[in-house]
Amino acid sequence: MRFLRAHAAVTRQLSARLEAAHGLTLSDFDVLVQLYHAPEQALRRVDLARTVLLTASGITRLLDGLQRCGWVEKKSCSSDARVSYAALTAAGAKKFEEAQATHRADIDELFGSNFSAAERKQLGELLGRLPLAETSPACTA
Amino acid sequence: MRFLRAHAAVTRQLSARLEAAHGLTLSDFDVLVQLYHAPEQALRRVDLARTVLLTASGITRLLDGLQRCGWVEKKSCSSDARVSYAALTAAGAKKFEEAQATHRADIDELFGSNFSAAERKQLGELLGRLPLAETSPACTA
DNA sequence: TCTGTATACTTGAGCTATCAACGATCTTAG
DNA sequence: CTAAGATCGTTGATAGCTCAAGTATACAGA
Repeated sequence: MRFLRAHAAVTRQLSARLEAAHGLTLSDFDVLVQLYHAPEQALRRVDLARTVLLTASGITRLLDGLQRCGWVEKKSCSSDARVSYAALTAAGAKKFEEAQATHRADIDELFGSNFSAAERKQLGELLGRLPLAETSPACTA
Repeated sequence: MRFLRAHAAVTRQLSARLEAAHGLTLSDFDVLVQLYHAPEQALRRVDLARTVLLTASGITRLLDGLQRCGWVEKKSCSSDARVSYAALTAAGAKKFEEAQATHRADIDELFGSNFSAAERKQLGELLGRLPLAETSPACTA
């Protein structure tokens, strides 16, 4: 119960602020994070889906939006015509850096004020132990 | 990050099973929990919205479904014509008891196998400290 | 009493994500 | 080489929720 409540409250907060400040969804931001830290700042759409825990179709539509904004572009793969990469543009990288700053602050405000460093660590460790994508549809392998 | 990932994975799991076994959403279940334990097994729609962290309109639509299934019925308030109560029917209470059994098992499987009792307690305590509905739209008071 | 404001709930439009079904491409076995 | 099967991605239909706006009721003050 607490887990669900906590999530509902936290995501509502964070996504509202992210939305207000930068016009981004939490999912949008999540995708930008992944791309930003990926080699070449590009990822296959399937892999992206797996890591942000969305469906393939979810990714398609989410990227549609980011592409329209010019933050991400689609690149094809020379060795496999099925795959296409989502690559961060310069504008996208810049956008992410801006958003990251305020988002971090939002997170600090929410978590930092309620937990000590040790507690944050503990919380992270515990949550990390959950069976993540084990049987999620994103991981049918 | 871990928090968001953990939530996505956990809710996906739990709601899939709840859906498969009983045709219930996690939110549906959440509402049934609240009603089941409420005095008279009835609650005002507004209060229900507040406790399950949904909007008023969300509750209206969710209850529509539960009412169609005959698990909840609408009751008016004699002292204030604006309010209506959502009241659990006998069928609804039965449905909840059935669902609760398997849902508990699902939760135990997910959490019990990854955490000791002490860790579960610790996790609950930490999550409970988050600023819940503080500024959520459900709590404009 | 009448007027303004707050509260309870519903409805219409829109968003995000899902599932199911599809076309396209790669891979492997015969 | 071809047929079978897997994988990548998109699209149509749909679910669940939100916000904004609207209706109805309650209540407090001039």
